[in-house]
Amino acid sequence: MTRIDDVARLAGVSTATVSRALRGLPTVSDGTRQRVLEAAARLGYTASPSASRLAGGKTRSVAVVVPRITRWFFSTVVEAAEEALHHAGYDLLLYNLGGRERTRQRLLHTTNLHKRVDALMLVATPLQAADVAMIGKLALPGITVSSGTDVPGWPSIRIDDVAAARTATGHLLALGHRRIAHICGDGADELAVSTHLDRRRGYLAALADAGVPADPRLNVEAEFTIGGGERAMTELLRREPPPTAVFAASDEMAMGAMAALRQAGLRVPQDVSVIGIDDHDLAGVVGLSTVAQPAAEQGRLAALALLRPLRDGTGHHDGADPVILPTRLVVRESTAPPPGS
Amino acid sequence: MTRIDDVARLAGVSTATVSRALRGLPTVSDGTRQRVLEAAARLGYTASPSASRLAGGKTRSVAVVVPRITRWFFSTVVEAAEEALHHAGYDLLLYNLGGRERTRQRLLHTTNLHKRVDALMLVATPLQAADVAMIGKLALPGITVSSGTDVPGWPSIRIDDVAAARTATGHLLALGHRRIAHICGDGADELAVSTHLDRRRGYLAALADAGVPADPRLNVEAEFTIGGGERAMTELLRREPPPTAVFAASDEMAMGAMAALRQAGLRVPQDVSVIGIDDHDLAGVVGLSTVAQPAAEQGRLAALALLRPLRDGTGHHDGADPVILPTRLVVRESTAPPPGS
DNA sequence: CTGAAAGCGCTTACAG
DNA sequence: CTGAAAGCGCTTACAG
Repeated sequence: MTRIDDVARLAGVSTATVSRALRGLPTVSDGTRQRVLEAAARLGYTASPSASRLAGGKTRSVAVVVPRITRWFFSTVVEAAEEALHHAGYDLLLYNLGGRERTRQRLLHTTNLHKRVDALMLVATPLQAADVAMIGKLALPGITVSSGTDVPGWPSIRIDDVAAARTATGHLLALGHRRIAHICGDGADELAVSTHLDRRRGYLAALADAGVPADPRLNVEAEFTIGGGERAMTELLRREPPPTAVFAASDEMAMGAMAALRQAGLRVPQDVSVIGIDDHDLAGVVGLSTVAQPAAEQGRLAALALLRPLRDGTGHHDGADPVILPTRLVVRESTAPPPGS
Repeated sequence: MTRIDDVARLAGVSTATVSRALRGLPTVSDGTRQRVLEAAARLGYTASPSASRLAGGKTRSVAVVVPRITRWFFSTVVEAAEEALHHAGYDLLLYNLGGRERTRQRLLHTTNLHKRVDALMLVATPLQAADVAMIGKLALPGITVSSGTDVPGWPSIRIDDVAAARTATGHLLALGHRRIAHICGDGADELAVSTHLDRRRGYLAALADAGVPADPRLNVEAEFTIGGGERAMTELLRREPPPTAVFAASDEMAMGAMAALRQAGLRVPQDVSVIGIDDHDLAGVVGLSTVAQPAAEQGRLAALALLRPLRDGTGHHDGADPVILPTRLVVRESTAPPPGS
């Protein structure tokens, strides 16, 4: 295990100079830097992260917290963030809450986190007041991605969930639907954050704009999963009269709804139209109409925003307004005018 | 930032004793341990990871390397591994190769990795001879998940890809199909490892067993993605006569094939049967028959196998045989007898 | 531009 | 069972 002393000896300089040269600090002459770089290369030397971290006080690591890495939105955000983080020389510690309430508490309440990472990226992570207070005490820079809990002083990246839901519902209205159901994210689902509230708000606003009265019996809560969408749709088919169209709060829920419809012997879109939000990789495969959101872009921008204060040394953000990325209606084959129109 | 000295002072013992008590070493009297734990709790103290790592020589971190976290299999493996790793108190550093050849080289060739983590989990990571040699020099314990490159001395967890492919193909043969195409993983695709070769081998073996001659024109290579399956199916529809059934090497490819068939105006399974491997979350939604493999179980077992030598201090494995997990045929609605039978 | 020395906050032999 | 002291391998003022 070659250490900094070995490089110093070979280059004929002090360890301090090796340290400076290797990190690209400006206060090293060109000739010296050359010799140090050559010596380091010859010995295959890289500084020990543990030692650098202890001495330097920076971990060059970022914690990324997601509800479930297996869902389309979260894995896409993480993939984009990972690339930006590693490109900048930062390690990415992954925390997958996995629906386990205990994990979240352990994560945020551990006094450990602030000795372990330089910054925190919370993706759709539900926070209670106590959590937010705890995060404040960590005194770490951070960013939140996706609607939901805000942390005072942290920037956030997201879409406009109300507008996206409005677009989806508006599309169904424009096709002539009047009995439009909504499969809403479950507030009891700790992974849902407040996204589901915003999307329901958009749904209700679109109905109101069109002068269509909202039927509360067409509003069903479900988990943000395929199974959740499936169960919700089964439930909705018991309503009298049943809806002619369904707006699901995510593509995964929408696909679950499509599965339930097929099992019930109903055709999409001839009998029932379905639309979601996301533009999941598989939306094209099942012909699902949706409102696309840029997941990778949210992950990339979040990582870059997080890195900025770390690199310029201020260590904190300038408290900018939330960045709102655009969404876009994608019409495929799951939406059509209502039967008999 | 409370340090170990603060705890020592409050508890009235030396820092060495605090260190021992907090880590649960046996050589501490019950009374002393009590006082130390209380002092630490009162001060909200946790040891600084950087300092522990430097002094102790262990990082309590594991690197998990996947080709693409956005794919079903990999995100499922990572989710299960994350839970096991964090449960044991280990950090998980995520490396997503993302199809970038440079990343893989940087990852493995960096002399950094062995100062950064205690162990390595390679999930379907393609390795060339030079990579394997480099890993040998890292002298880290590790494990490989999913078929593909083996590392000498490392255990591996996987399914029997040949058998799984045989099962899938056998199902189509039993239904009466004789013109069975295979959408094969692309060898040029660096993410494919050798999984695709094993699956093709199983396909060919099943045909041979049934006395059905293999038509090389029904064997198309594609990326392990939805788009890859889509393009391959489009290609296959140009064959004369076209296949009556398709075995795709993954569910994502199979779903891509289903999309291409729908776009070509063909019905599944009435015109063409489709089967995959995986049992992707969405396989049920699209009614895809498949050979299920236990992805989460592979991730969980891999993490546990990795932790074992780290905890008992030997730091290396006993070179056990590969663990082969069972697969299972799941028949849904995408497979049926050939047209006109 | 460069070096000597202190210090980062722990863990680990070594004694007792 | 416990402590004093050295040491892990860097970085950072401080001098020059």
